[in-house]
Amino acid sequence: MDSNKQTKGRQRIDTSKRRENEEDRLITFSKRRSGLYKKGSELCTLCGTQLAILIFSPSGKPFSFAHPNIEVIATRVLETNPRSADEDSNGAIDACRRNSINELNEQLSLLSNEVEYEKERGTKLAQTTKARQNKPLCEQKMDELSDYDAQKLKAWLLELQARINNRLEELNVTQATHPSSAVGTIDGNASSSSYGYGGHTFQKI
Amino acid sequence: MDSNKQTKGRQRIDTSKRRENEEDRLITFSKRRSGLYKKGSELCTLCGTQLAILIFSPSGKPFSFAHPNIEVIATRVLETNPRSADEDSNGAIDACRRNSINELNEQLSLLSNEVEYEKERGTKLAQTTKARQNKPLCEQKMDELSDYDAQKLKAWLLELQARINNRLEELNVTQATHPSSAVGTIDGNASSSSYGYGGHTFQKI
DNA sequence: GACACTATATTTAGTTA
DNA sequence: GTAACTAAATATAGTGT
Repeated sequence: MDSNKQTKGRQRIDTSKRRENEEDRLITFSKRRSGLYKKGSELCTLCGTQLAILIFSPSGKPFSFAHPNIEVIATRVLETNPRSADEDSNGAIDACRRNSINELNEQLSLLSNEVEYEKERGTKLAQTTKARQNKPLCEQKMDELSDYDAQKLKAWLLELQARINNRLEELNVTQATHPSSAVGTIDGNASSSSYGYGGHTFQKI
Repeated sequence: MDSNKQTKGRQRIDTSKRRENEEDRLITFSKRRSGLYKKGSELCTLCGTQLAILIFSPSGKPFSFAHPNIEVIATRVLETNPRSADEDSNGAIDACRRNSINELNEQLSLLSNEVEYEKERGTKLAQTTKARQNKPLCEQKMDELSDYDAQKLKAWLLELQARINNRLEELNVTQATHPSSAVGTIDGNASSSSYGYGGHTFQKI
């Protein structure tokens, strides 16, 4: 009298612990990742927001999702001013200040990761285009840009640097009362650190 | 004989359309945003991943969530190589290539947005620290960095520029067969575009 | 306008093909 | 590996406070 059920159905799992079984963890990752993307996508269409999700598996494989197209976000946010001039009414300022250094770490992190992000997005797009023809992964030479793209890219990077310099100047102003450290702007002579160029291949989580 | 129910319960809504009623949209945004954060957080703990979610409301207000702390992600991803050397076996390459330009847009977008991101995170952290004392928003002077932070920031930015230049060199290599466009690396003379500095205040979506 | 409720819609753990 | 299935768990639309 207990086994006319075909499955146990969804079982409760402890979401406050890591899934220790490797296979379960992999499956859970895959299922919940798509769930997350779907939720994100719905949030965007329902509320007219724009969003980016970046996920890094324990092995370092990057996954991501964005809607609808980040150019719009870039334009909008470049026009908003990141500064706030309020006085802090209590000691909470220190906690915030402590995070300021993370801010830059995140900039770097995200900056480098977006390459991977686009790679995945391109993959998905290509797969969709091919009407789900079950091609496992498209590992194109994403870096082989067209002439036009290369020029546009250069323009973007120059603007990026302008923004960085602005930010540094901004900091100098803020630091003005602090005589011992002039921050200085980037003068463009830092270009030597090199990276090993093995092919980066996606691997399973 | 139909009204012993207290509420209608959850109703189906069309998730492929924008919610046109302003109030409903606001509420949906709030509810689903926390749902999304929760899902993301669970994904992290269950699968040991790291993640960042960035959302921008139609009015430009940024929201975000990250787990556990992005510095770790930064370190890891800086060591992974963004290039892939495979040959494309079919026409899907164009779709990917077309996305290459978005790649940079996203870098810029995320780069500038992280300032806002940290602001929100700092806010949350401060609120938590204060044991939910219902202080509405902490709008600290996030840009007023300590000396130490400013120095560290400068180091980060220099490294960032090194990476940008590397990327440009990389592109030159890739473009080598394309004689008409040398991309060139950043030479550090772009620093003039200025921004209006009104206080940026959070506003409702 | 944040929080609690309740009924239903949606997600997903475990399983099977 | 993955795609589908089932039943239970979870998220949330509409409502009230």
